[in-house]
Amino acid sequence: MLLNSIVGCLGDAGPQLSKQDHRILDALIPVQRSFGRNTRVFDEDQPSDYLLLVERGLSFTFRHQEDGSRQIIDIHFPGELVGLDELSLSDRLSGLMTLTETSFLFFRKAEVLESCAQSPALSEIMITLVSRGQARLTERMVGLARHSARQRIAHFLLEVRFRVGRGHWLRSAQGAALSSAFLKPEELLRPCSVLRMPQAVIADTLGLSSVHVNRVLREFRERDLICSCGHGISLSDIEGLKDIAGWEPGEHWYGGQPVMAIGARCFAS
Amino acid sequence: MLLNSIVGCLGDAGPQLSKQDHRILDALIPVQRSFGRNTRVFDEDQPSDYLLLVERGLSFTFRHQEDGSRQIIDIHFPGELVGLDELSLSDRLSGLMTLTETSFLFFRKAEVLESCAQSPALSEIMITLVSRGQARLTERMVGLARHSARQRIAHFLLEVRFRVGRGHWLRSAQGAALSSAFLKPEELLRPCSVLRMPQAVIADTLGLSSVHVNRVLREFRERDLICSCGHGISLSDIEGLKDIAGWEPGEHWYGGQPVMAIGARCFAS
DNA sequence: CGGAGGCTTGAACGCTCTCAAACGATGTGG
DNA sequence: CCACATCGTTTGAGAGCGTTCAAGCCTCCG
Repeated sequence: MLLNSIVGCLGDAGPQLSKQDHRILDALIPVQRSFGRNTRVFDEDQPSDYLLLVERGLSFTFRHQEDGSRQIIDIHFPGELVGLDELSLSDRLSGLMTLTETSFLFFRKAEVLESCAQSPALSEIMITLVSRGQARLTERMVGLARHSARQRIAHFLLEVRFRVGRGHWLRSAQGAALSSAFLKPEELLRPCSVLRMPQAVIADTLGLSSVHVNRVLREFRERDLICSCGHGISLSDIEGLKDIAGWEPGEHWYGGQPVMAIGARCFAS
Repeated sequence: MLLNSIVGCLGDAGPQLSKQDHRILDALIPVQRSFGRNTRVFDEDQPSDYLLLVERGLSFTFRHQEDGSRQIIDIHFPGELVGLDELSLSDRLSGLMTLTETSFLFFRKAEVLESCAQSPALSEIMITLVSRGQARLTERMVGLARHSARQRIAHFLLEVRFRVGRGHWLRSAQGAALSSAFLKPEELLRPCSVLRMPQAVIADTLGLSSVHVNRVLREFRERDLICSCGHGISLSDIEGLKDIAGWEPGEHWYGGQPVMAIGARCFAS
């Protein structure tokens, strides 16, 4: 299971895994747990013992500020790993909350590290994953520091569409993982998918107020960049959004694989 | 040399290294190179083949935006590693530039990864370092998204003081690494050290304009939180600055070691 | 059908930016 | 040793973007 996720994240870019590596990974037995929507999975400052793999559903990690506001650090899509940044810390840095009904596979951090210690290839993969997470965070940081609300929102819409798309390799195994709440099944693979997500979540992710997010979305709608279907958002002018976001597709690669997009650039998750 | 840095970064928190591990590390022969002040070491999008250890001097990684502005991603102090976030990428994500005269030890990424593959303990250390870097970036991101200019600047001043302090373990071996330009030698260990750094650098690090940085610094000066000695800044009311920054000292630990501070929290680098 | 939560919109405030100009320190060449 | 050039700092004025507060509306769900 962990293996599937790694394969999904790295594509053909990672090192070759031997049969022995596969055996080591198979020995990692996760616990599966599901949570209803808008449910707290972890609070901040709890002990951090597990690495989570998202099986289906959407969730996000967040941090509360002293003034009561909330900063969402990242949104997690099926097939992605949660908790890599806390791999070496004994306490959680961030809370984890679900948006939709979500099921995770819980891997013991200690066991994962133990497995890595047994195999250079697995170590390399783990280093790659963590290091790539850092690259993604860097993009996000630059975006927050230097982009206007319009740019951030345009980019966010494109990014979500991209990451949802990356999750599709999971679909055959997992069913329509996202469709339940965020994507209509028939739209899942169409270029202009429909996205449903509270505007407050977008605001907390981008460091904006939900009022302003709303205003910018209205402007996008008036300029026919997006259109709304009920409370959902559908992207109608992808190129126009890319112009606004300053999107530079596929400028960075690793081992020939096109990659994850955050900030102005793209990276694998 | 790499070993020294790791020891400095992790304190007693890391795994025990065997003699074999030490031999592996000793086999890593770095190339030493020095650069004058305000010199480009790397540009963005160049091939990324090396991991750098700062021997002495100050430098920073940055990214240029389409509009010509510059975002500084991190400032590097003696004893810190540069390039961990690019460990798994073939091209550099950010440029590297010196502030003062700086000397680095260049380690080949491929060789470092190779060494890790030979030793579980080294792998664990590398994962720890990268993972901790991510934690620090997260803090920085939250700060940029949710803190006012005043908070960011107060925090920046405290953070620099803290990180300079952490560099002191290098001093006996390396001499007064920082004193040449940023700290007067006699102030190096005093609680209120003097910092010299162009305001434009502070601005580009915090996502502000240098004009506004100047204004806030003036306000701090008028409130006797800091005082200036020529172009240098000296912190005169640490507690006052902590109040403004929302500094929560030592809330997070790893293996019993007090750690690095960015954002409202503290982490080892 | 009623309530609750999220979305929408308006108005006013304030933080930070941009532009612009003067000042000061530092270093260089005559 | 002085004159000058250069770069960073300082300060003011004005504009813009995003926020807060507040109210009304729409949708979905029980």
